[in-house]
Amino acid sequence: MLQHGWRQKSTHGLSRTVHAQIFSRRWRMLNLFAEDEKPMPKASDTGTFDPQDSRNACIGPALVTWFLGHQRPLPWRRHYDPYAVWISEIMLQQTQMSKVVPYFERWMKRFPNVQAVAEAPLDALLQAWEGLGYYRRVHHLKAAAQQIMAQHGGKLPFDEASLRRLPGIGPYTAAAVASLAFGRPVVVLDGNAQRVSARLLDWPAPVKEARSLKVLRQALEHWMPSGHAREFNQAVMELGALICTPRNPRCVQCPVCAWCRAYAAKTVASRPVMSGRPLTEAVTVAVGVLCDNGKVFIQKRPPEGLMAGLWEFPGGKAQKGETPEGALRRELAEELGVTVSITEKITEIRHAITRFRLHLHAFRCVLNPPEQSIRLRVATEGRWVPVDALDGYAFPSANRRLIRLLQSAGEERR
DNA sequence: GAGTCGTGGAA
DNA sequence: TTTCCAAGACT
Repeated sequence: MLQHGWRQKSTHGLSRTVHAQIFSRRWRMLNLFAEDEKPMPKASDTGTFDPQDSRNACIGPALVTWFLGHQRPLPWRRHYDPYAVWISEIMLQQTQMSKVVPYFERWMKRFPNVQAVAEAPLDALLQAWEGLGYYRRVHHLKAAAQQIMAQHGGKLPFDEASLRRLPGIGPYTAAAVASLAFGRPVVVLDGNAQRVSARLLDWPAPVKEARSLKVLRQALEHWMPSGHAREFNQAVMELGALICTPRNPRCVQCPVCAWCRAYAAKTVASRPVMSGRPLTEAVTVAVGVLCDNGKVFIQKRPPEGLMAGLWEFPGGKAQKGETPEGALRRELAEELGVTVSITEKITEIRHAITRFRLHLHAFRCVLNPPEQSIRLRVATEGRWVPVDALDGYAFPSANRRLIRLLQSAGEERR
């Protein structure tokens, strides 16, 4: 149960003396800096961050205090082991907490350290990742692990710049690992931090613009109590995930709503200002379950691009005016160099991926004539596999749904 | 700066 | 049913 931590406690978790030191020092620094600049305009007029605003003093300590009392118990929050923090942050990229936790537990059991990732076959890593999406993260993870073994003696580097050089670690993840695992005084600026800070400032411009990000970062840096980067950064993100949500934020439970400009201006619902999203597109796809002697044919996708390195059933998009059956025949001729007979419509599956809404038509089919050799055109590898053995390969989510159907149909037959 | 790259829960 | 979008990185 979430509560009003800051209202119930008469003092913060940090002492008032510490607060006074923190903020007097920060203000002095900002004042010194400001002497060379033009006078700071009022934030409400121009949409700039005003470090002199009295509301700033309370925000950081209130967030940290709230986090210490309301944080969710997560596996990597026990010891903040750098390897565990790294893995969790990669998994959490564009992926919700509830989905990540079970994957994280399984991953840590199977790959307990950097060396295990560096030495594992890519297929094993992809299988552990199946269903999480953004599979390029796995390729980067393995490359980064090998780099850490070679250049850092198997230990994560502790400074932002070194972390940033590792594949798959960008500005956010470098700051997250540096602050959460190593206590470095850097702010994270993920989607949560952008939303929370944009609301606290009632920021009127699109948050993704470079100009906005610069100001939001400046505000967060000002709010962060020195020596508490780990707690502050997680507090901002935890608040964004639990309270300051994109839709229907729970302002009555928010520990900083007293100092929130959007709340005061009743503009919370229209903050942050988001730029337009790309339009979605409907696509019809034909998928072939090519059967021969109790086995089915699967192929491995190229190491770059969509679903890189995952296995799949052959098939592809239907062109305009083309039936799913026609598309399947054409695709199998193009991808495998064979002609087939379609023996059965298995199912239809609707599935969304990136900006496409897929309508998959799955067919059972056989080679006709039977004696043909498959020549792969796009895939890097092809195999004939018993349906029950498909669990040993990493498939995209829609393919996996089809496999479950095949397996349950096979069981009924027995 | 704008596209690409997954998935599924929530409204 | 459709739309939104989550602890981003890379090109």
